[in-house]
Amino acid sequence: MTTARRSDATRAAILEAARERFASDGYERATIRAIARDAGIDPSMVMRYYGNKEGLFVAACAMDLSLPEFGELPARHAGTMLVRHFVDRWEQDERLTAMLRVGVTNEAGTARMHEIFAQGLAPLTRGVCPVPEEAPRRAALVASQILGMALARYVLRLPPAVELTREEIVAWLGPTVQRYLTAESP
Amino acid sequence: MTTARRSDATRAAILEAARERFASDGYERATIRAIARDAGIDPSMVMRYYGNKEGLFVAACAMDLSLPEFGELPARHAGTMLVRHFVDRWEQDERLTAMLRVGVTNEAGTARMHEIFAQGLAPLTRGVCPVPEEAPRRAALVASQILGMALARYVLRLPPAVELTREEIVAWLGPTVQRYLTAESP
DNA sequence: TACGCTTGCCAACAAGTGTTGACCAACGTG
DNA sequence: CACGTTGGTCAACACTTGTTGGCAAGCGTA
Repeated sequence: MTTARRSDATRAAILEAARERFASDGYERATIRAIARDAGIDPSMVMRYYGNKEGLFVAACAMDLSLPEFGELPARHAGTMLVRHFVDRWEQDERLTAMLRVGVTNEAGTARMHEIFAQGLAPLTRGVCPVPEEAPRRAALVASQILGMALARYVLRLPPAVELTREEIVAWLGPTVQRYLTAESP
Repeated sequence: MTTARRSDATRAAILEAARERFASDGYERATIRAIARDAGIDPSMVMRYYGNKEGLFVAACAMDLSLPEFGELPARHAGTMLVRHFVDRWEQDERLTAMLRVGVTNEAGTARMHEIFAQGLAPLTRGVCPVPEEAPRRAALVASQILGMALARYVLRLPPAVELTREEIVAWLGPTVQRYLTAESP
C-alpha cells in the first residue's frame, strides 16, 4: 500500500482531464498541453508523474477487467444482462469511450482493446455458450454488436442512436447477444 | 466533361496512397509527407492538386452513395442481402475502412459518416420496415451491427473476428439485421 | 523559334508537438 | 533553525506538421 502524497490531488486532476480529452479527441489530438491546461498545472508535471504520453494514457485507462459473474445466473438471460451491464458502464465511465477512440488510431490502444477482449469478455462467454471451442468466435460476435452500438451512439453520435433509451437498447440488443451466445451455429 | 490532363496519373497515385494511409493510420497520423512519399512525388503537389489536407481526404473518400435497390426484392431476405453487400464492399474498397478510422477522430470524417448514414442507409430501410417513422431508429440498429463488425474485423482486428469467413458473417449477422428491419418493436 | 501553361522539385515558414533541465517555494524532519 | 525532499513553474530544445512561394524543365501552340 502506497502512502498518501501531497500531490495526489494534482495527479487525480491530471488523470481526469486526460480521460476527458482522450475520450473526446482521441490519442493524437489530445495534447499534453491541453490536458495540463484543463488540470490547471504545467505540462512538465504530466511528464514527471507519468513518464510520457503513452504512460499517461495507460494510467488514465487502467481498470480492472472484472465483469459480473454470469456463471451462476440463468443462461437464458445472459444476453440482456450483458447488454444492460455494458450500457450502464458506458454511460458513467469515460474510460470506455476513451479506449474505443484511442483503440482505433493508436497501437497501444488497440493492444489494450485486445487485452480487454481476451481477458474480460472471452472467458465470460466460455461459461455460457454450448461448445467451448466456439467461445472466442461467439465473443467476437458479441463484441461486434456492443462495440458497434457504442461507436454509433457515443463516438459517431448518429442521431437516432443517441435518441434510443437505455431500455430500448437492452430490448433490441439483448436477444441478439443472447443468440450469439447460445443459439446453435448456423 | 473535363479533358484529360498530363498529371492524371500523378493525381491518381496521390489518391490511392492517401486512401491507404487514411485507412491504416487514421487522419492525424496519415501525414501529407508520407502520402507524397508513397506516391513518389513532392508534398507540395498534394497541396496544389487538392488544396489542403481535408480536401485530399474528401477527394480520396468520394463515392456515390447508391446502394442496390432492395425495394423490389423479397423483404424477408433483406437482412442477409444487406450484410453480404456490405461485407463484399468492405473487403475490396479501402475507402470504407478509411472513412471509419477517420470518422472516429476527425470532424469532417464524422460528418461524412452522418451523411452516408442519412442518405445511404436510412432511406433504404424506409422501404422495408413496417412503420415508416421507425425507419431511422431501425437504420441506426442496423448500422450499429454492421459498423461494429467492421470495427472488430478491419480496424481492431480482433483475431476471432478476422478468422470468420464471409459466409459465417452473413449467416450470423443476416438474421440480426433482418430482425432490426422487420421484427415488431419490442 | 518563341511564348505560355503545366508539372514538378526545393527550401523555407510558422505553428504546434513531446520532452527536458534549471530554478524557485513550501514542507517536514533532524 | 538548517536541510533534504517534494510540488510546481519557466524557458527552451529538437522535431514534425501543414502550407507557401520561387524556380527550373517540359510540353503544345503560334
